[in-house]
Amino acid sequence: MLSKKAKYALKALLFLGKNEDRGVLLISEISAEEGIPKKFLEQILLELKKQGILQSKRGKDGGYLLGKNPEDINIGAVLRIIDGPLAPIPCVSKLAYQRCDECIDENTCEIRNLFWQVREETVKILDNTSLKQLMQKNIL
Amino acid sequence: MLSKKAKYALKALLFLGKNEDRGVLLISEISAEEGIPKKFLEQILLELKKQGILQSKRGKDGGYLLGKNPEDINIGAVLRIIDGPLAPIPCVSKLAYQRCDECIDENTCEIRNLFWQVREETVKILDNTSLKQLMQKNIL
DNA sequence: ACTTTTGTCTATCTAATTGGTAGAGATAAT
DNA sequence: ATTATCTCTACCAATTAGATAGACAAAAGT
Repeated sequence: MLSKKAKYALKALLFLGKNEDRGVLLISEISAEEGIPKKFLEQILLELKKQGILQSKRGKDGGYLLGKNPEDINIGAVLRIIDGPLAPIPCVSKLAYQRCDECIDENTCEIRNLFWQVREETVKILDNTSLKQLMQKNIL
Repeated sequence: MLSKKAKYALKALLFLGKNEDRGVLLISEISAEEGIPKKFLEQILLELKKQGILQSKRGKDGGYLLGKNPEDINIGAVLRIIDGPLAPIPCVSKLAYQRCDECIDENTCEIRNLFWQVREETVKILDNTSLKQLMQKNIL
């Protein structure tokens, strides 16, 4: 399940992407325009900044802007920053793999083999979508 | 994310499926064999029974067994019973659709259009897998 | 009838997570 | 200095996850 936090993150990124020409944008503007609680959004943007997705300018006339080109911002990566692993179960995660402690043999675990497929398809979509592509998904 | 409850449900179903010839099985046997807390498993099995996935026999010599043939038990349906909707966000759910209250136009919502795809792929896998097929996923 | 063995039901509990708020601090422009 | 802004840390309430407890109901064997 996509958390509200992640949804807010994507909304903020989309807003920043669409207004890239305007330079830095205020947290309060993004918050107001996208209907995201301001203090909550602050935390989200800060996290994305720390991970290099965004850049910021402090003090008067400060604000946020994208940290790289929209085509270089990967949606899968963003979701991992905010919500953690994309895999539906840790034993099929590539970047955050964790063995199930009860598992005797992973290779014959039916549940693992099923969710492996799910993970593959999910990751295929999300890791192959850039912010730029996401922005274009509003065109029908 | 797959909950432990759902994982337990699938393990129990797999166990029941593999031992179908033995008639009813005790909750305590399933619990012990699969390492699932017994009282927690009781709740899970009861829920699956109420939804017609399992059958039970009360009293002495009682126990649980599959409610239909393994090929007729759908994994997507089981997961919906235990964990709720498969969709990563309510506005792309077919069976548990819920509009986002802030959404102006769903058709042009980039986030929705992205997760629509994710939902499609997930559902395609899970709704097209029967318990029988799942049981066979241990063969490499 | 009684006893034993089972599933059934409802209530409760704890810890973690989610979604959000508060407020002091740092920094930059004027 | 003052003001506008991001930064950081702490906190909090509600919900959910993951269980546990115990009384109750039914069926079998005696």
